[in-house]
Amino acid sequence: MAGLKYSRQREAVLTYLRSTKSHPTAENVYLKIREEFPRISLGTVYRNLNLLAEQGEILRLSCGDGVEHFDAMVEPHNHFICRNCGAIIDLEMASIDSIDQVADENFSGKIEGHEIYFYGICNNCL
Amino acid sequence: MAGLKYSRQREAVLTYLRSTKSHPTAENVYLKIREEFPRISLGTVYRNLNLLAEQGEILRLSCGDGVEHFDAMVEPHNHFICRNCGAIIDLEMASIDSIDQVADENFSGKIEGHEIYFYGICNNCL
DNA sequence: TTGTGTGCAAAGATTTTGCAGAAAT
DNA sequence: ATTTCTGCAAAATCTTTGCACACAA
Repeated sequence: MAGLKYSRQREAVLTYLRSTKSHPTAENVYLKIREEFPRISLGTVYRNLNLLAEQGEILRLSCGDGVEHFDAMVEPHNHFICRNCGAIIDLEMASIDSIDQVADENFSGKIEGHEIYFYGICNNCL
Repeated sequence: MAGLKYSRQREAVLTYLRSTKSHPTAENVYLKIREEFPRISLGTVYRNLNLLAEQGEILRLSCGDGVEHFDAMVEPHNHFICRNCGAIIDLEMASIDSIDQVADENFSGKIEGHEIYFYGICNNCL
């Protein structure tokens, strides 16, 4: 029941996710890592993505296209999803953490954070 | 290529969704509707949920538990998701549509709307 | 009558898991 | 030596779809 052990595959997954802003799916990660580790399995990719998410090294995004996306940018930020092409784009915007307080006003539970998805048409599709 | 035809099954799905605040999954809907229509199939439930969502009669929620949830409350509102029990709860809070403008400031695409998920621990689990 | 909807079953897509061997500590 | 990790394949989930018949307009 000790901790994690190093693995090259896990490092490769994290390195790839940190190198891109494209919010890849498990399949995307698999195809990319396979360039360096041709024998890696999709199961290993899933296991490592889940481990990294548990460790807080990456975020899991559920944006409504039926597939999970992953993001190594763990600092608070928001996402835009293009209704036309499905692209997920990081938004650079003023922090609006105060909405947690606003939400708390008429709520009896404990609000710890939030996730915002903006929808519309991206620059490419316009 | 005409329009939709009436179906009792579809009406039952919509009626049920409008009667609850529990944000059911397709499986939940299926089990409920089966009380009245014992021979309804899960495929029919999915088809009707998809039709109703296309018509804008219901919303589809992807909250990160790997299953789609559905909500007949189509007026703009936000959701809270309990990290402990997974409950999805409607939040009654001041509208913050202005965040669309804030997001637009440094973004080149067109922002048409947003979806916010608050996370934390619900009253029941506290 | 003509098209749409349904039940059923099979298929598709995504993610998880059991196992034996490989790698890390 | 011991525990964790991996590849592989099978299984588990969730959702969609083809088809023949039923129902609505």
